[in-house]
Amino acid sequence: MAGSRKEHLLETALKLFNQHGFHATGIDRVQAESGVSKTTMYKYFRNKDELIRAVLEMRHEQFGKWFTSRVIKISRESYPDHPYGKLMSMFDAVSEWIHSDTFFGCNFINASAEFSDFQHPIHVYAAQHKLEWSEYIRGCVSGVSEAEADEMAKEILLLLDGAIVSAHTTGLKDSAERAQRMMLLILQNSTAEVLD
Amino acid sequence: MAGSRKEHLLETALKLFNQHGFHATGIDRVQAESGVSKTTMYKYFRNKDELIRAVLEMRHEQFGKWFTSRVIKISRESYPDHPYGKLMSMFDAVSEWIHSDTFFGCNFINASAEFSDFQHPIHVYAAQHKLEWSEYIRGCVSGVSEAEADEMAKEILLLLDGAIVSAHTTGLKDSAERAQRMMLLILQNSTAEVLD
DNA sequence: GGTCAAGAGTACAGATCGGTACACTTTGTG
DNA sequence: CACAAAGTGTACCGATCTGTACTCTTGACC
Repeated sequence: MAGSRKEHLLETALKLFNQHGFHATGIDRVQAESGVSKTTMYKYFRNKDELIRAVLEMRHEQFGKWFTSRVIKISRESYPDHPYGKLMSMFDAVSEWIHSDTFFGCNFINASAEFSDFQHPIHVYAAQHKLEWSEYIRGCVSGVSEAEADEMAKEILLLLDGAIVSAHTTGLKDSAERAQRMMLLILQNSTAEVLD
Repeated sequence: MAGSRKEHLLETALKLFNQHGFHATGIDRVQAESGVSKTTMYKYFRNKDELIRAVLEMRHEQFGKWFTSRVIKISRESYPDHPYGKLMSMFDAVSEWIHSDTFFGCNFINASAEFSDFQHPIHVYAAQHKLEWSEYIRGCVSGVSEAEADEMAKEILLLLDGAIVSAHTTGLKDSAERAQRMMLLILQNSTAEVLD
């Protein structure tokens, strides 16, 4: 298969970028550990930045599918009649992620940390990723005005990001549960009706 | 002065690390922009990791002094009779920081993103930094049990970190105000009495 | 079986990396 | 003035970095 080779390369790169960061991971090491020859690598991606970009795009897709499907399943199983079931489930899913052995924080937060310049295309892409998640969250909120839904989505994203960062830097693995409790308190004080 | 040379070196290194990250900033560039000769640099710090560590230690001191003094002043000026004056002021101070032109996110979050390995001394130091801030916040909470105060401090730190990361990755500069509103809602639902 | 694209393997270029060696200069002090 | 500490300037080391060139091999398809 043609795709699987490329995918395997991207998977390997993602793993290495996660473990050692983007700058600290050399092209040679990606080549060596993926088994894909350097010639082929540079046929797929013109340079390292394009590889990083492609890795983030794959991660965006991959994480998106995993997360949204987990949210649906957890929502059905754990919060069948809960008014904020989907929103609650997001924190459960993040908690699962945090407790997994492949947790190295959020790739996009890490990327914007390494490519700190706001103008850098990779930083811009990371911002766009967060924007898309904000819109996804927004889609799980209803019964309030547009402006209110936007605001609530930003609040919940802030809680999720806070939980992820907290878990990554300090190693506190219960931060998703903490953020979940906070969200619940906030929702109970809003007039929102929320889809489950 | 002996100290000022070292300080100037550390300040220059901090600026470069902020703008371009730790790995992407070469020793040569720190040398060139600081004006301090390489020989002297390596007399102060045995290697790059020690330089990074020293930069973070300086930043810890520097930010700590700035932040705590801002909190005291803002608390007095803006929340003279507010029950949660100090806690409120923390978010105002972070907002000021976010709006400044020297905002590149939290150095310690960024450091733990680049030195992703939990065992790495720099990651450990970043975690310790967060722990100390958690204790500072805890010192601004009273009227609740020890366990409850610990939990509240962790919650507030999560909100602050979430605001900082959100502002850095997406460029949303109003995230501190958002986090502040969330904290207020949470405090109003707790039984805490808080020192101002 | 012949053809041709895709990939492997590798050598290498040019730059930069962290770090060292060493000779020279400045500066403070008795 | 003498002397020692501290700092400068620079050349250089070996390693590693991104990226390119070129040959050899494999395998699919006609």
